[in-house]
Amino acid sequence: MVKPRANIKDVASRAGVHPSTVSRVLNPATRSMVSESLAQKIIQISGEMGYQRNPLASGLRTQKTYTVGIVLPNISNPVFPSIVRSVEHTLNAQGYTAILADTGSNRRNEKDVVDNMKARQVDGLLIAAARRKDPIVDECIDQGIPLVLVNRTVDKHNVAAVINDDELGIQLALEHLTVLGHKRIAYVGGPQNTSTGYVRYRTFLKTAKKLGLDVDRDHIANASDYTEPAGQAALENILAHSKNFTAVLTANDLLALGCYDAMRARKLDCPQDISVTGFNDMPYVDRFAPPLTTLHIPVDEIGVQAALLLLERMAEPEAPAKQLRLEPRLVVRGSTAAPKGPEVN
Amino acid sequence: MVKPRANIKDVASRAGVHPSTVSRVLNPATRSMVSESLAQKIIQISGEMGYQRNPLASGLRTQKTYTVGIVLPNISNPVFPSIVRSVEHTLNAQGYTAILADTGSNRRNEKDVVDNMKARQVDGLLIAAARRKDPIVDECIDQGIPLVLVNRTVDKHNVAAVINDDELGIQLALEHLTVLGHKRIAYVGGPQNTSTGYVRYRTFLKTAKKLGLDVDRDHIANASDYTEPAGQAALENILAHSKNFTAVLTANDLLALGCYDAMRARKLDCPQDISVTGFNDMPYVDRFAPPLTTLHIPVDEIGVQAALLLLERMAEPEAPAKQLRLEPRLVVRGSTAAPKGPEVN
DNA sequence: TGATAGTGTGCAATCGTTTGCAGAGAATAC
DNA sequence: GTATTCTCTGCAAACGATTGCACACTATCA
Repeated sequence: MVKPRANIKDVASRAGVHPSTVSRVLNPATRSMVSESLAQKIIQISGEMGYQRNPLASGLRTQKTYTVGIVLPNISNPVFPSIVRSVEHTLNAQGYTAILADTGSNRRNEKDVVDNMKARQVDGLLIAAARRKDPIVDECIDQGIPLVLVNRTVDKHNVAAVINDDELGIQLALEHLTVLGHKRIAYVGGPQNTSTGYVRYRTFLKTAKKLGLDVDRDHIANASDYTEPAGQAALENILAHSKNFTAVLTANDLLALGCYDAMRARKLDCPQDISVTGFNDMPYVDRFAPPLTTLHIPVDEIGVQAALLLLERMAEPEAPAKQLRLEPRLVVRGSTAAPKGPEVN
Repeated sequence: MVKPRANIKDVASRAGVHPSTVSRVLNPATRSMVSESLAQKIIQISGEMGYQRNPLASGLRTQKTYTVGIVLPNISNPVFPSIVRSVEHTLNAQGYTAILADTGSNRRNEKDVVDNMKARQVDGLLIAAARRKDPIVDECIDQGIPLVLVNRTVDKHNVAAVINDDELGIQLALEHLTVLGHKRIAYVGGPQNTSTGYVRYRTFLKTAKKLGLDVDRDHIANASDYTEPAGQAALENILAHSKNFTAVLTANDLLALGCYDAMRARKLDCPQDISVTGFNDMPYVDRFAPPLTTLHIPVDEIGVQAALLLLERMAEPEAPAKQLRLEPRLVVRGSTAAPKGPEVN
């Protein structure tokens, strides 16, 4: 019933050497300190005994745990699993193990979760749940914990992050709609305390202006959260005031789905009555009724790059923080079409 | 740049006591050994200093890390995130932290991942990637590591698990189709080395027989994997031999989606030409074209129960292994309809 | 008053590794 | 042949917590 794993002392005594010698052999950095023949012998024996270093003991001594924390706002948002997977694989390949926490977008929880990870002496942190002003992020930076933000960033500019080019994305979507002939376009945005929510909203306003569209404040609603119910509520809000628009641009696929729901409730057809665009191209939106026109983001790439960036920062914590901004790509599907009515032909 | 977290010695010296006393106060089990007044003082001071126990040191000494490993075959399968979330929340509430690994259904990888978790001395393991004969599971049991299987189980019966009542699910689906009037029903199953794939397949055969359907071997294909491409390939395989069926029952939503694809490629309409049923009711299948008729499984409940069961096993590793079998519920949506053609009216 | 039991705290070893330092021995230089 | 340098390995002290044991002190009883 017991399971006494072989430890370094066992290997040492079997090899007739001191544990420190075994330690040196098994550690690439100190490997050269011991004679080749002895090293071979020790490696042989340690292999036979199935020795594996005890990460707890090792971490206690070296302050390096080969563990990183991944903090997600909500793992049920379908963009995250793919990101998590590529992060995890990339880190694994370098010997790191991931601790996962889903905060449920709850601030208190988030603090606890990060504190726990710190207590466990993670070597680095990957946060996908950042707010524009985020005391937790600040604290990590103060304490010098290697940190990479994913998907969302903070207002401060000196934080490493892998994000999307949100401006480009919104521009592409808006141009697409105007090219189709839409003139009166509504906007359903995300929470303004997130960088994505904020930037996408600002960019919508700016680009609409540049394209000469007149933006009606009644046609704009920022949802409190990136969820379907919040998206539905936002569009219902808009529809309650006015139906004088032919398309709605949303800041996120889940919000777009919420718009589908709001429209269905009012028996409005998409795209016949109103075109809808999303953001993220999360899995399966191509199968929806109608298939969602949206901005594709390279989730695997995001994960890999974020992991690599974190590895970089863990290696050189003092290096200046890089930000990677990946380009989204417009994917046109069935949820957008030319507006019907007088202005069409 | 350094971040010297207060340790137990710091607290002790500030309180003018020995570290062991602090340890006893902070440990519920030994709390009563020290006088109430002193205990209060120590708690006060430790709070002021923001002391947090170092889990590495503590774990090294006690062999308890308050860490559990979660092993997934593929986190991109949309049923898993919800399960992971509820597992994580439930364990968190009891002070446990989850380390996550996605094996990509790769056996070699799986072994490494589990070995790594063992080396990190997880207190328990939650495996959603089990095969019917699984040496890794066997090994864990031999070594006495508390273990709970999720979703899939192994052929051996003495392993703790939280699974679905697969038999009931398949029966419900098949009855639904026959009630609609289908007589010739195809089956697209999952990998036979998984308990779900095997049981669902056997149950399909058994139930079809009981219902008096004649089962044509040409109308049955078990996919190599629970993925859309595998499902598509399976149905294409069947269609290549015969089109003489009006419905296809699948062992999994992703396989069902693959069937949608195969049908689209052949310009067959669902449900007009062929009805399709899935299994899992993963997120968003209600939004597909057509919305998928499938078996709903209580993912949150599965996660919570699995976590609780694991907590139980960690508390009493020697107790007999319980198996929980949760009931799926048929959700009828747009992918099933009465068969058209002569037998209808 | 003295033996006895009970209560609360400190001591020191331990968990498994790592690493600065010391020293044995071999190799090189003079 | 001795001094000097190198190369290799061992020693022992950490890392931060836990815990069996010992012991000082107080309370109880005869």
